Amino acid sequence: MTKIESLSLGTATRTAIRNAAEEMYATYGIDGVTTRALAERAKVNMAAINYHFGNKDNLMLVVFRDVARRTVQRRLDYMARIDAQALGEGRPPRIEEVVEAFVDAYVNEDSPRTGILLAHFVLQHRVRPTEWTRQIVREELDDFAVTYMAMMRRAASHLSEAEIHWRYHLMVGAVMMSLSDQSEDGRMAQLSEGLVHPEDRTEFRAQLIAFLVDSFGRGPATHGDIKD
Amino acid sequence: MTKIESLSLGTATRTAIRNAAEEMYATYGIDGVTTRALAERAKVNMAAINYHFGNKDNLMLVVFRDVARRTVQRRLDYMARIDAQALGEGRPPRIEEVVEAFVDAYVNEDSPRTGILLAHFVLQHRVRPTEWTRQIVREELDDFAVTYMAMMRRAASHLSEAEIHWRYHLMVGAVMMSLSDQSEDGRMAQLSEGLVHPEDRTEFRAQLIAFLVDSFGRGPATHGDIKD
DNA sequence: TCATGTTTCAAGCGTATGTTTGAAACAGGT
DNA sequence: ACCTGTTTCAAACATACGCTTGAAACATGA
Repeated sequence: MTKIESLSLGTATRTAIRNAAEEMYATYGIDGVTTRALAERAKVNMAAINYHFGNKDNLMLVVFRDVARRTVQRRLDYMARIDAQALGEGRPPRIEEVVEAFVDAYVNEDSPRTGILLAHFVLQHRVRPTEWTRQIVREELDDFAVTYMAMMRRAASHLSEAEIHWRYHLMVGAVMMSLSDQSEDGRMAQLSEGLVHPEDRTEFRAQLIAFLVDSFGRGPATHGDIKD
Repeated sequence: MTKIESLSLGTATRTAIRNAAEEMYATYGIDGVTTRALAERAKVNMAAINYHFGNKDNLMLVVFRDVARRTVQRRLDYMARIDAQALGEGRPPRIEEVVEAFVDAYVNEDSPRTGILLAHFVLQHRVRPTEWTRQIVREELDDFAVTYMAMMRRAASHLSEAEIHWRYHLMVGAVMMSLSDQSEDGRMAQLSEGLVHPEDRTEFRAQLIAFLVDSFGRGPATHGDIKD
């Protein structure tokens, strides 16, 4: 392959490895993917993985850093749109809008794998933080969290800054855990005995947003808020 | 050791292993504990672990089944008290009470390790479900979930059964994730730059309950609240 | 004293897994 | 034709880990 390709998109083998890695991480979990199985799935020799990515941890780093970047970028775009509109109407952003900005990156149709992948990453970081997970959190996620909380603060002005912190982190927890139980044979689907369909993305989105909007409270009764 | 001891509490070695296992699971995560390290911490020979528990998975099963049982029992007791009181006053249970019944087992002072342990278990089951995690969920947790949702339904009568399912599962997610970030050097503590103190159990309890109560909504304006 | 169950001890077994190696083939650009 | 970077291939290496083994010591109750 030419130098240009190898610097921009990488060679065909390299992308084959990355794609297979994304698929397998989403399916089997991060720890559930061995070098050998990955090589087989990507129809690539094991040595190629180390040739391109050095080692396993670095492959995870590259894959999940990309997932994190895509997600954050998408959220920031959404937030910019909200901000522009709110500014135009001379009002603060609405809680519902801010919540949607957080959730949209997971539940939209174009990138169905992004949500489950980021959920796996966050859960992995919680269960077993390592250097590469810390690096992604530090370099890709922390800044966004601060920015996001600032906007939520404007939307939920009845909450103190400390409360915003608590609720943001609780929100992240709820969202990440729910993303890891989206399948038809997941826990919620089984317990509800068919009443609930986590795999229905429209319902998922609606229920998730309803929960989160409520969770930030409506503030004092003077608000005359819109809910539901 | 006598037969009685080995059947009831187990021998000293057996309990030493269990205690060390609980400590280490809470500290290093479930996957982060090797047989060798555990034997060293318990000041016990490796062979003793297999002698008493058969294999590693079975040790995890025994330890976490006990954690699950303790937690569920505590919640059921709490719920019984609520129910008696509400019945005496001729009213349905309050959302706040029902939420407290769920949370209390984690944030009280007597068993500071229970919360983090159950959180580790649930996260482990999500990241990497195995036979022993499934067994605990099936035999110790599923029944409780149904019972609990039934009570929550009575408290939050403005929500449909499907909505109760969604919000219960989202609640579990939020609680479990928050429990895994309780330390002073956790993510929330760092991001807030000292504003928030996750290790303060009183604050933790208050913020968690406030979030959860709000998350189940206030329903129609029957609670002396605004319209909607 | 004997029998039974418990525990230590150190060594080793089997296996899964991440990684490396070196030779060879391949492709594209100069 | 030559160079360089890419990829395959099969084998092996190193290591960590769960688990086993067999003998010996220990404890306790019958």
